[in-house]
Formats: sequence, C-alpha cells, structure tokens
Amino acid sequence: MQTLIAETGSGAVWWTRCYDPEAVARDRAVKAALKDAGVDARSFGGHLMFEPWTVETGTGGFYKVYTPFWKSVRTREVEAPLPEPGRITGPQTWPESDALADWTMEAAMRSGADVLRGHMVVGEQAARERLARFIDEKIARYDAARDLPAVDGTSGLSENLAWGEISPHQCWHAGQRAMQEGAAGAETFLKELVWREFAYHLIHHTPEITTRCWRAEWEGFPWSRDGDSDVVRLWKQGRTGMAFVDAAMREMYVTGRMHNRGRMIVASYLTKHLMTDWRIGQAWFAECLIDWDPASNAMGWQWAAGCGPDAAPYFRVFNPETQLKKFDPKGEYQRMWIAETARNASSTAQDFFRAAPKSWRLSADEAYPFAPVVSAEEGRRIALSAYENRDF
DNA sequence: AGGATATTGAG
DNA sequence: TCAATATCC
Repeated sequence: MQTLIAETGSGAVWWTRCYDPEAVARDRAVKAALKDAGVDARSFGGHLMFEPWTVETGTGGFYKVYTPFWKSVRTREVEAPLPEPGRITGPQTWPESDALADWTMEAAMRSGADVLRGHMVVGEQAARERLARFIDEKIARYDAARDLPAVDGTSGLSENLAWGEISPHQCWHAGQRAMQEGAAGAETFLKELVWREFAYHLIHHTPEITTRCWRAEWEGFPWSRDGDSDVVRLWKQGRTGMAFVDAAMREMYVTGRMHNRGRMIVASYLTKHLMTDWRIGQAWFAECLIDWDPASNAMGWQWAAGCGPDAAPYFRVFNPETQLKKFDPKGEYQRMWIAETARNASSTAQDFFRAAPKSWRLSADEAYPFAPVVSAEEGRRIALSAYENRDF
C-alpha cells in the first residue's frame, strides 16, 4: 500500500462503498493506511439507493421483514443518475504494474470457462441495452413471465448490478417511468430492486448473516455439514434425478446464472430433501454464479433454509415435481438443460457436458438417473420429521 | 415466494 | 364431482 501511494503520488483516493463484512474490513484497513500516509481517502454510496443506516423502523431499529421495509422506502426520492462524464484523463505516467495475464486467474477458475464465456454478455453498454429491452419488451408481462424458467421474462440485470455495470438508480428511474406509463409489471420490478436493497440492509445491520444462522437456534438443526457427501456431489453435478433441480444446477454451471425459481427449488431440495447445511449450497453458488452477490445470497439461502429473517417457514417444502408441472408445463426448461432425456438434445443441454470437469466423468450418452436420489415424498417426510423433532 | 389433506358448498 | 377454502405441517 505504501509503495502504491508513493508510486502514484496520489493526493486522493475515492471509491464506491461496499457493505459485506469482508469488503468492509478490507476497505477500512485501506482507508486507515491511506489516511496515515496523508492521502485524502473517501468512500461514497452508489451501489445502493438507500444507505442501510438511513432506513429505520418507527422505534429506531432496522427492518427484519421485507414488506414494512418496502413501505418505508417506496415513496423515497431516488437520486437521478448523473450523465456520464465526457472524458476522464488518466495520469501522465502510469506506475509500474503486473500484467493482468501474469496473474493466470483463469487457471484458478472452475472448469467450463470457455463455455461460460460463450453465454456471457458483459459491460456497461450491454447492461444499458438489457435494461432498455426489458422496459420496452418484457416489463408488461413481467408479473407472470418472471416465474417461468423457460421464458426469457426477467430483467437479467442481477449480474450487471452485482458488478456495477449499471446502478440500481438507473433501473429504478426506468422502472418508475414505466409505472407512470402504466406498464403492468413495473411495480413488481421496483419491488425486486428493493429486495436487493433489503438484503444489503440486513447484511449491514447483521453482518454475521453471511456465515451464521440469523436465527441462532438453527445452528442446532441436524443438517449434514459434509460438503463432500454423495448427495452433495450429485446436487452440484446436476445428477439428483430430480429434473427441475438438475436442470437448474446445469443452467448455473453453463451460464453462471440460474432462474430465480430454480434457485428456490435447488436450495429447498438441498436443505430439506438432502438435509444439508445451507452454507454448503451458498459456497457452491459463490463459485458458480457470475451474478454472485454476498447480501442477496446470504438472505436467499437463509430464506430457503428457514433460518433467516423473514424466511419461509421451514415446513414450506417445495415439491420439485409439482413445481415443474406448474412452472414448466410443456417441459421446455427440462429440454433446455437435460440432454439425456431428449432425442435431439438442445445445444445448451449439450453445453453442460462440454463445461463439466473431466473428473465428474459425465457423458450425455448415459441414461439420465430417472430415480431421484431422494424422492419428493421421501424428502418431505425427512424434512418435516427433522423439524418436528428439533430441540428448540 | 408451498404442499397435503380435510371440509364446504355450488351445481 | 370438484374447485374454493381452511388448516396443519
């Protein structure tokens, strides 16, 4: 750090604030070191519309339930995005630096990077176009279409928001305009943006949400903590035999994304049918997702596992078969991601076998495991009996 | 943002 | 008979 400051000769370092505990600790150390060196170090909001400490309940606490949080922020004025600067001048001489390629970061990445790259659309320009297309073509049908995993009915902006390629403010203002024009799904879209804010509200006020059950008594729940168990391996590899689960896990491995309905299903299946600790799933999501977000994932996993704030009650067990009939009635999502059951497998389904590590020893020619490792009914029984026998 | 089963009540 | 509703998990 001292070297960096000396070499840049920087008088000031300003940056956009982070909120998850690891980044907060890092940035706090950086800020202290910079200030010690006499540098003007400042962080600013930008990642969120509502700074977590500015939203308070009537009694001065923080919100633990989404709906009141939504009610308290929905009428707030959200700062309009500034126009992009015309030109930013760089330093006249750049400090000596490593070449990025020398860090060989791709070598440390999971298998399938080339396949993943073929499915990615990155950058600010792409993010703006994605938002515009969502507002123009999709928002009117968002309410129903967003629940169907085979339909391109969501905004798809999570990865752009995660990487700062677009700001929530830009999304909010576009959504507000759509709402004023009477677009049907606009308010739902705004609510989804606020779910993201709520997750950051929670991670700020209870940073342990990323590692500990938010309801502490759930630490005593008899989940398996074995991340190398056979069932965890099958779950990660999309080979549980439960079509919705496998399709969603493969979608994630191939594209780095997973439809929201899939996320709820696979998380429910892991934590309930497979009785496995939510943190094992959270870690795998962190490895696989290109839209990885520490706040949304901590909240989401704890929601699914039943141990979080405003969580789904544990006894709400998703039936992956019922869900498939309901949200993928024509089997399109299944065909999109599972090659073994299709006569002419889709290219996306085949991509999974190109992306998967050799060590998984998968082949599209093998029979799909038609018998699920844990059936819908058996999983429900396992989960509910564990819940009824809990000692808290 | 559930599911399973029992109950109700219109037809 | 069956869809809407209620209730429990």
